[in-house]
Amino acid sequence: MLRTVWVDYARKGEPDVILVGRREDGNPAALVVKGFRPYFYAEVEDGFDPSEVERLSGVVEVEEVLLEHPYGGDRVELLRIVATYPKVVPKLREQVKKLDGVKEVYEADIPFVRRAAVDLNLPPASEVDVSDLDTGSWSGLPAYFADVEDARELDHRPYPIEDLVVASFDLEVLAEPGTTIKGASGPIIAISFAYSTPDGERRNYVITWKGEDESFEVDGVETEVIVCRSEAAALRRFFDEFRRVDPDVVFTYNGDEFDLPYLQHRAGKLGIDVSPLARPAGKRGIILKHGGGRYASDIFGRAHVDLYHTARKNLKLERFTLEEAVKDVLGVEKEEMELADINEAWKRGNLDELMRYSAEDAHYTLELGLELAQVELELSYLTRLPLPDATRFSFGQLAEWRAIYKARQEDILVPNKPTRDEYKRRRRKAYKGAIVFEPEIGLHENVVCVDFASLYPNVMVAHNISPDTFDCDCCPRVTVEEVDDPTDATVAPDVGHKFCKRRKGFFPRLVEGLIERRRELKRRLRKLDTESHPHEAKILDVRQQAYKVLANSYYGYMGWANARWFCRECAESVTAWGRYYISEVRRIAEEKYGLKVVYGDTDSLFVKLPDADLEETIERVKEFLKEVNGRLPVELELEDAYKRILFVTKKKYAGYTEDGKIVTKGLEVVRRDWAPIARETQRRVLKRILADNDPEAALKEIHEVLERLKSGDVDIDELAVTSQLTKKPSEYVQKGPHVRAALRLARHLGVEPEPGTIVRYVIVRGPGSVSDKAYPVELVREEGKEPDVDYYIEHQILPAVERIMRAIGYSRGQIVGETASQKTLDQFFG
DNA sequence: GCGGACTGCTTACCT
DNA sequence: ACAGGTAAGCAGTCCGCG
Repeated sequence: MLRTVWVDYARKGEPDVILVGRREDGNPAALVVKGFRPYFYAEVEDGFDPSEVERLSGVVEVEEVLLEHPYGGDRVELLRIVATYPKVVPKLREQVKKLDGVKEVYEADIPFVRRAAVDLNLPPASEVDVSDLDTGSWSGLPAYFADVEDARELDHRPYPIEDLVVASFDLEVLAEPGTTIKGASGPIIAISFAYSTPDGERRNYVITWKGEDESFEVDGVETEVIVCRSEAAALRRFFDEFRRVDPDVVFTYNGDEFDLPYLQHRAGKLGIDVSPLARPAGKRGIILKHGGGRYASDIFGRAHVDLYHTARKNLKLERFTLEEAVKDVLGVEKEEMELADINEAWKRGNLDELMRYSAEDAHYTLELGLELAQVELELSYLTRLPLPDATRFSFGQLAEWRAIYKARQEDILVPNKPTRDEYKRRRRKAYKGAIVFEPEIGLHENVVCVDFASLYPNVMVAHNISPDTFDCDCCPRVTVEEVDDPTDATVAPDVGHKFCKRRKGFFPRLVEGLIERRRELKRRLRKLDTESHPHEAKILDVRQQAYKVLANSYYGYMGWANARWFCRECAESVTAWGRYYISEVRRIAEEKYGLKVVYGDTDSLFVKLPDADLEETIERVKEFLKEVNGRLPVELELEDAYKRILFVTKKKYAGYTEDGKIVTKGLEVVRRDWAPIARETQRRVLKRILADNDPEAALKEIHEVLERLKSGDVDIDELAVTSQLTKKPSEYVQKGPHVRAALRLARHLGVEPEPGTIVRYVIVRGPGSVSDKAYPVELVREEGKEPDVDYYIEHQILPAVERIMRAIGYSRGQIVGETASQKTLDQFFG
């Protein structure tokens, strides 16, 4: 068995495909696939002479092939053009395109390594059975050799992350004025490094060049501080330790944009070779790539997994710092150290704190990786994308790569990406989405929520919605009016698009495959004794989630203007059937079961039975579910039962469930662009109303906060509003408070605010508009500003609580009234 | 000249 | 940077008003 983590190809000689990983016996090894060459397709006019292509330099072979058209219809005849080396493809593609009689070129933009993984059916991160292969060595690594046919026959499966040697590292840098990543003028003062092996070895190191050797524990793990004589010596020592540990997976937090490029540039400045990082040594240690404003950094022979991407995609956080991610995933409140404090600690020789902080960075990055990486491995396996790529890709791209892999398996031509103009054209036309029912505003008791399980994927499968089944030629034209039951039709209600009834489409096959595999994993999970096998259970659970995420991506994918398989009519039909089903079950609930629908959004309904308790309501709902689930191809499930629930507007509600938890959706409580003090007050008010059923206590909460605010007894953090820049400040038509605050901070730091920057700002006392008064938290004290208490009362606390109190029938006067009189009295006697 | 009504821009949420 | 639907704040303008 070889557990692979990395894939590349030989740049010298033949383009052998190389997979690097670790054998079961614990030793690193490579799998070398010989004889695979890059290729692409050309669509040509009748009578085109293939020898015109054959004589171009870099062409190995041209053959005629028949492939399924991605948008349906007859198979298409294409020329499959095989090239000598990956690097000749871009030029060759342009030459072929220009030939007379060539209509279009396909699949020429698929990078060779990804093409190989898809074509050879070799998941780049998987456990491969290499037992039947010839052995030898490659660049000093033990190696297994396969030709293209052998490779396609190899057995492979996903593996648990713990079966690899995993490590993490983090740099602390002295941020001297003018330090940039490229300039790398600030020295690296500490490198923390953590690792764990399949044998259970687990250690942390901090390598630095000031202070004394010491050791301590971080979170129960032995941590050694190694002091070297110089920065250069520290770097070399780090490389030594790294090579000794020889990790398969290297976790970082922001390593793509910071740690790896900085290490590369700084090592360059010091004249130190980073190639010892690579496996085998001597290859490129750090590979920096940048495209479209984004950076990616790889380490040859290992999988660099930057957990920042994983956090961004899988967690819902206010700020995506390591500390926030660690708190969310591991429940640990890790201390944060600011840049200035790091500088000061280093300069003053206050190293103890600094070393601990540094050690914790690597330690918790590793712990985070062990928690989060399994899902990335599964997605890499499902898409055949190299693991580091899979972590960086959006769900839309992952869905696309699963489709590319499946298309190759089924001899379907992969459509090209849209041109810029095509992209713009696609975006111009919007389409209708889901229905949101008008809520019955106010407090309700004994409400049950039911929802469709994976509505959109199931609609796609049930109605055969796919780019290749849309408007087929083989089925008769039917109009919406002729359809009496859309449940059993392939003509979408409302929009009237028609889908093939005879042949199952590519996307339904794709989605159904994912749904079925997921069902199988869930079945295995249910059978497993979770108590005695908690670890296996977790892996199965993570895997089933990966299938769900991918299956759920295809609806959005078809409506994505950048998608290769873009199909607006498909996306539009999915939502049309969705609207049909939710409206249909609403009608049945009301007409046949006397259930009153108090709210509903897309695939859910909140229902209540007048004058019934929760138990009776649940019983009635179950009868109702039984009927609809016998009649419809999509399954409606009981989601939750609420003792009390308050609807404020569409998309904003809070409920108190049967089992005592408070669920809050859309309200200020859950929005980061509201001040924590307003959110917290609203949370308390909701608890009083929902859990305690005591609106008067809610009023008291409000008055207490207002008093506290007026007395000035508030922390600046309680007032900080969090907001993200979505573009460069200059591109804003309207510069709102967050933009002005970001500009103020940027000017102070002497930098340019980048899109994606998250600012935290406070509204301070002074003249002008709200924006004029928005200051970043960092500068409030420095510039001697006072928070604008009136603003926080009128525009934060009161709107947040008023929405709740009004929904249960209180007027503004009743909410503030008492405080006002209280205040007058205070003034009289104060 | 002022303030409320209205519009457009913007963000972050829901499913 | 997978979709559309939605609320809501703020900036800026319009409009009525002796």
